[in-house]
Amino acid sequence: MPEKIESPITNQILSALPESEYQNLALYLEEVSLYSGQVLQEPGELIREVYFPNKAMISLVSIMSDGSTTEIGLVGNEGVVGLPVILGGNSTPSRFIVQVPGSAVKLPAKIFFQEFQNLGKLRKLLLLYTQALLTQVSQSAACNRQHRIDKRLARWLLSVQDCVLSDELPLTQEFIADMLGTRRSGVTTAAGMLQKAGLIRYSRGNITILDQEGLEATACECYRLVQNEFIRLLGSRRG
Amino acid sequence: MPEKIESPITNQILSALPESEYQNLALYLEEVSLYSGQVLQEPGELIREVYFPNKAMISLVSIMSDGSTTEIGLVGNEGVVGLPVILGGNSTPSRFIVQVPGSAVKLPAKIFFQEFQNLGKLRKLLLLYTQALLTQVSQSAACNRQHRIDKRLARWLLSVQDCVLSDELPLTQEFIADMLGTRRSGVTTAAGMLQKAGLIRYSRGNITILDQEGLEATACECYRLVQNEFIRLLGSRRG
DNA sequence: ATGCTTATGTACGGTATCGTACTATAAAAA
DNA sequence: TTTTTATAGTACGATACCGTACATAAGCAT
Repeated sequence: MPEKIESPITNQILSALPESEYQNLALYLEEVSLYSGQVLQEPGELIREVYFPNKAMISLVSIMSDGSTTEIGLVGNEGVVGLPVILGGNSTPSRFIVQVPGSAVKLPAKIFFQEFQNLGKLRKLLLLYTQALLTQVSQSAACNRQHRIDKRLARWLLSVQDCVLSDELPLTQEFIADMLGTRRSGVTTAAGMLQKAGLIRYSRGNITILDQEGLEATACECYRLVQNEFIRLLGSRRG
Repeated sequence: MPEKIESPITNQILSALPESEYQNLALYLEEVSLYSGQVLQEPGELIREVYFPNKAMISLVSIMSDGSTTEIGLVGNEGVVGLPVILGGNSTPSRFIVQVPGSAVKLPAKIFFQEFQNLGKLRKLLLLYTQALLTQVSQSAACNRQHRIDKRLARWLLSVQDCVLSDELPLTQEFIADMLGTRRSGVTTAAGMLQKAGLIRYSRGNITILDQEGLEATACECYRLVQNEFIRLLGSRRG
C-alpha cells in the first residue's frame, strides 16, 4: 500500500497540477529516498514506476558495449524519469542512475499512463517537458562534438546545481568522468583549472560552487541555451 | 488552395493511418519537391508547416555561435519534421535542412496539431516516433563522445541510406563534414579509407554504397542499436 | 579546347585528449 | 595508532583530430 506523502512536494510538475488532477494521482504516490549510485532502470527493462525528483538528481546514461558510459540527460525537480511510459515504448536503451541522493515521489507506470490520456494539464506539461528534454539531449550531442572538457565540466556542474538547487554537490571525479564520457584524470585536470580560477572548491567527493557567474562565463553556450529553452517551455530554471 | 496528391505517398506515418484519419488530413496535404540545401526552418522560428518525407531526407542541425554545425537527427520517410508542434513548443533551437532532395508532403501545423489531439492512430504513432527520435539523438550524443570519425561516417551513411531507400547518395564531403561536426578534410580521409576497403565509391558529390554488410561491420554499434529501436517502436527500418 | 568553379587529395605543425601508470593524501576501518 | 581503501594529483608517450594551406582534378560554361 502506498504511504501518505508527509514532506512537501517540490517537484515542479506535480506542484503545477490543479488540485483535481493531483487527487487522481495522490492515492498512488509514494515518497522514496534515493541513494547515490542507485540504478532505477537498466537498458531495455520494462518501466514499472516513474519518479518525480524533489531534491535528487538522476542521470540518463548510454552504455556502450566496451563499457564506456556517457550521460545523455539529467533529471531534477523540474522533470520526471520515465517518459517512455507515455510515449509508448515502455523502455529505453539507457540506464537511469541516481547521481545526487535525495527524495523523490514514485508513481506506478500504469497510473501515470492513464492520467496522461486525459486532456489535462499533466498531459500538456509532460509533452512540453518531453520537448525540453529533447532539446537538452540534442544540445549535448552537439556539445560533445564541439566543446572542450573544461567547458563541458563547467556546464555540467551548473546543470547539476540547477537540478538539486544547492551549491554543494556530492560528486566524485570518477563519477563525473563517467557522465562526461571521459577519463577520470581528465576531470582532475579540468576541475583543477576551475578551482585555481576560484570558481569551485572540492575535496574527496564534494564540490562546492563558489562563483556561479564566473562558472557561467567559463561554461560553453550550451548551458544558457538549454536553460533558456526550459524557461520558455516550462517557466522553470533548468539546464 | 492545396493541390491534390498525385504521386503515391510512401511516408510511413501517413501510410499507416486508417482511411478515416487520413481523410481528416487529406484536404490539407500538399505535395512538395524539396531541393538540396533547402532550409525548412531556422532556429527559433515558429513552425507553420510540418513535412512528411517520401524520398527526401532532412537533417536537424545544431548551430553554435562560432558557426560550427552538428547534426542531431535525421528524418526520412519513416518520420515527420515538426514534432515541436505537437509537443507544444512550436519552435526549436535547431535548423531543419534538406540533405537529400526529393518529394515530401506538407501539412499546416494547425491541422497537424488538431488531429494529434484526437485519440487515434496518428497520435499513437507520433508519440512512438518521438521516442524513436529521442533515442536517435541520445545515441548520437554518446556516439559523438566515444567514436572515431570513420566509424561515425559509416554509421551516418547507413542511416542516410535507410532514410532515402537508395544506394546512391547525392552528398558532398563538405556537407557531410557539417553534419558530422568535423572538418571537410577529415571526411576526405575517412571516406578514402572506406573506398579503399571497397565499401563505398564516390566522386564529386555522389556516394554509392557498394557493400552494406561491410559498412555495417565498420560502423559503430550505434547504427544497429538505433535501427533496432526504430523497428521495435515503429516496425520500420531506420537508423 | 580554354578557363572557371566546385569537389577532392594531401601535408604538416599544433593541440586536446587518451591510455596507463604511478604517487600522494584524506578518510575509514582495524 | 596502524592499515586499508577511496579519492585525487601528476606524468608521459601515443594518437586522433584540428587549423590551415595548397595542390589536383572533374565538370561546367564560354
